[in-house]
Amino acid sequence: MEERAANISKEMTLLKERMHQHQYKSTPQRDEIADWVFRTHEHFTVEELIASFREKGKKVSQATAYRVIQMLLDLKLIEEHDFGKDYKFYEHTPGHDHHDHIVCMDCGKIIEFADSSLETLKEKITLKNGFRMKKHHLTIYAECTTCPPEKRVLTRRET
Amino acid sequence: MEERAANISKEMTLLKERMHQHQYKSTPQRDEIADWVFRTHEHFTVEELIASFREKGKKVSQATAYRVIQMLLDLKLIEEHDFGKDYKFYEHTPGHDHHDHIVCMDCGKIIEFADSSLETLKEKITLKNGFRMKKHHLTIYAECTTCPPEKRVLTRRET
DNA sequence: GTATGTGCAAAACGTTTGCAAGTTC
DNA sequence: GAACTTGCAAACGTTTTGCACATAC
Repeated sequence: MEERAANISKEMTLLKERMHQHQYKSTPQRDEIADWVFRTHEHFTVEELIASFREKGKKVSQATAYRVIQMLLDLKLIEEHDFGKDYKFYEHTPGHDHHDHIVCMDCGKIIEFADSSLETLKEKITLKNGFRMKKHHLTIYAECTTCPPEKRVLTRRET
Repeated sequence: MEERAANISKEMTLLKERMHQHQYKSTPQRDEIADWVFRTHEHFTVEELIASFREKGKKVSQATAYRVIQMLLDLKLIEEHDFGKDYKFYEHTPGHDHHDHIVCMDCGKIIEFADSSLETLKEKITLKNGFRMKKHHLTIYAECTTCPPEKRVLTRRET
């Protein structure tokens, strides 16, 4: 929607680098899907990705969509989330540090937060239990006290 | 396996009360599945539940197993977890306070922990963001520093 | 006796895969 | 041109459902 060409370029450059490192060939489908992913500042599902292309009149086969998502996961350019729905949510990682999520049980709104004391505590607890932490997902299911004055159902970040 | 009749009775009594409150009829299938669930002190899948009955020579149809699990969720006697596998894990709640999980990425071991400062912090963060917390799942994916000297793959609690 | 629960087999769901044709390097 | 990627349709594994029969209250 908005003009953010410079920013996208940086992410696309990163994509190219990592694809090359991991010996993935460059194809129009991969580029277009990755570009959409980097431009999308909400948590999205593969179904939404496919629908978005269909609306624009572009064709992406389901198989390719899922395969490119797998590639982006492998390249650590996106993260996968399970918010208790029957499908998975994804979000791109370049330019975004670790954060956790609050999911509104009424309107489905997803908000992100980062808290350093929380991260310290997670690390401490993991070590105390004899583990080395690799990744961690905290999801808080809640009700927004102001729900539903706003219609935005997927809200990711302010940018 | 062990004798814990007194304990089970208490949980089965709770089951009967809640089934009555919610107008669920009492059936042998429901009782037997609930009994198994209360006796199972690991995180289990529906597939494991069915297999366990099959091994004992008892028959539980898949449809009934899934339906009873839905009932137990409705009665808030079990909790559902997604640990990144393609099937869901369940655990019974009576007698167990809220806790979070550490999943070993090497051996699959699942351990539980409870930390009051963590709970306080979650609550504080949720409020600060304008939400009322309903439920919350923190899962830490890690490697056990002592993995794998022990063979236990599913370890839930010490009882 | 009526509403509800069960079991079977079939459907549904999101996701993955085999394969022939097309593309990249 | 050898290896990889695509698209289709079919397969997948888990979970749900339609329906006829059985059971609970």
